[in-house]
This record gives sequence, C-alpha cells and structure tokens, in this order.
Amino acid sequence: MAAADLTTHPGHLARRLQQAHYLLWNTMVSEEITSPQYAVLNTLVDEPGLDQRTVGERVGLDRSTVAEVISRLSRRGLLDKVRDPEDGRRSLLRLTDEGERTHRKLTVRTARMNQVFLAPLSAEERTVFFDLIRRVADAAEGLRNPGESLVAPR
Amino acid sequence: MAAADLTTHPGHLARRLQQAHYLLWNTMVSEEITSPQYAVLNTLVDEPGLDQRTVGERVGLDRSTVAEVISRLSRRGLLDKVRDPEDGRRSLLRLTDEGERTHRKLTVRTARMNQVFLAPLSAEERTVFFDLIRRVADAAEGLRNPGESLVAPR
DNA sequence: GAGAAATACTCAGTGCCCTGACTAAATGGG
DNA sequence: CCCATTTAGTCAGGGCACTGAGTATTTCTC
Repeated sequence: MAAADLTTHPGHLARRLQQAHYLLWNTMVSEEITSPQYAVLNTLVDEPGLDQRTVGERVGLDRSTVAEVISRLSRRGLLDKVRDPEDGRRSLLRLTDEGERTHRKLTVRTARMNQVFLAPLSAEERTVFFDLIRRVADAAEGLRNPGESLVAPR
Repeated sequence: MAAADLTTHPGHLARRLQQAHYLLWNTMVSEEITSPQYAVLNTLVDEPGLDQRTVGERVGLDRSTVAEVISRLSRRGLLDKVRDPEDGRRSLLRLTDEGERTHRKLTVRTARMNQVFLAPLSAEERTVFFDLIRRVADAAEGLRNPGESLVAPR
C-alpha cells in the first residue's frame, strides 16, 4: 500500500498549526507564560471565583491538565486558590493584581502576534478559517458525550 | 481591560482542534500507536532508509521529539535503526514487516476517522479548510529561518 | 594534514495532554 | 439517618513538543 498524503489529514495539519503557533508565541508574546496559561488568566479576568473544573471547561482543558496549569500560575503568584467554604470539594480561583497586570500585558502582545500569524489570510478568509475550525472542533467534542445536548443537558 | 475572545484566537482554536482529533484517533484508530507515530511510519513506507533528521523534517518533528517517537516504534519492533556505514553520525531507519502491516491497518482506519472528523464540512469547505491551515502553518514555519528560501536553499 | 565549523544525535529539564485509580466531600433515596 | 452515587480534585504514568548543553563524526579551510 502506498503512503498516505498527510497534507489532507486534518490531524496532521492541526498539529503543524499548533506547533507553528507555539513558536511564534514564544518569540512574540512570552517565554514564561504559555498560551494555555494565558487562556486561564483570561477566563478569570471575566469570571473571578470560578472553580477549577469550570475553568477547564471554559478553556478546553481536562481536570488533570488544568490542575497543573493552575499550580504553575499559583507558584508564580498570578492567582490565588482557596477552598470553597460552601462546598469543600471545590477550589475557588481569583487573579492577583500581578495576575491582572500580566493578563493586560499579554493581551496586547497576543493581538500583535495574531496579526502576524494570520497575515497570509485576507479578512474574509480569516472569518472562514475561524468558522471551519470551530465547526470541526465543536462537532468532534460533541461526539464525546453522545446525546448530552439532546436530552436534559445536566 | 476586558477579557479577550478566544474563539478568534487561532492558537486557541488550533489547540482545541488538535485535542478533538486526539480523542477521535484514540477511539477510532489506535490506542497504542499515536498520530505522530503513524506519520513516521507513513514516511518510511515511501522512503525506506531515511535518517532521523530527514524523517523529522518530513513530518514536522524536531530532533528531540523524533528521537523519542522512533525509540518507541523501535521498542515495539515496527522499525529497525542502524548506523550509516558511510556517515557515522546518521541513523538509518527502515520499517519491519510488522511495521508495514501496522501501517496498512492504520491507513484504512485513519481514512475512516477523517471522514467522521470532517463530516461537518462540505467537499468544497474541506478543500478551503486544508488550504487555509496549510498557508498559515507554512508561513509561520517560514518565519523561523528568515531568508532560507531566498538565498541558495542549502 | 590539522584545526575550525557544521552536522546528527543524545540527554536533561519544562510544560501540555490524556487515562485510570484514588480520596474527600456533597447529595439523594430508602 | 445512613448508605450509594455523584462530583471536585489529586496522583501516577505515558506520550508529544521545545530549549539548551554536550558528544561524536564529518567537512571545510588554510
């Protein structure tokens, strides 16, 4: 059997795209704070006091990964983590002042980086780009919990 | 400053897309062999005897990662690795019979998985999807070695 | 032909990402 | 009220991805 053409394999393209992004982020945004870490900060700016599970849901990280990311952010003093007095299972998260400052700084740089990253595409193409990727990712995520949105959604 | 909208951040979308793909691969293709491992097998089917560096270049893996992936494939008996007698720095790679069988099997399953993964898109949209991602990824990779393709390409 | 530069690979360290097994806390039904 | 179930979080383990440092081999240059 002949070899497959990987340039028509969405998984391979997704991996290459993410690697390319990683590199650009490292040079244009930050060598300390990673893109997933920024996503967590960004969520907590809008919704302080969220618990770990919900943060993970917002940014697309599973329970284990979100725990690691949060532990790093906490170690750097960018967020505080306290047990919920009303539900001893939960940890409530909140940015520190330093965390908010970092988020502001990185938001500016991220916008610049996105400009460079998307430079090969026209404005209309960018819209299509977002739409297509979102649709594929959403559909695949939907396959995980079959029927979740069909019956009573929790 | 308000939070940014991550659904318009290509890096965030790329990560989510890759995660979605990882999950689908795991359930529809293989729990043992990963997508990057398959990419290596696929390259060696076409070009047996390649060295590690070139394999990495073909599939988009850096020197360290390709070494790990190859060591796993070798441990599973899917490929052989021998020193190049003509250049003692290189390791030459070649699939075993078992490696070729595995590649054949996974190629069939991967094709099925891609159908499911891309199901939300029409045929024309898939073409656009590939084209846009490829252009962005290629351009970003080009930023790494400035001028490489402008002067004599090695 | 000898020293300098380039090349292929390895190794240690960090971070993301998942699964499966586990603990602790809350909830719900009998 | 008590026990079973569910839920939030932790932990161990495996794999991908990068950087920077180090080794061995080859090649280039004088």
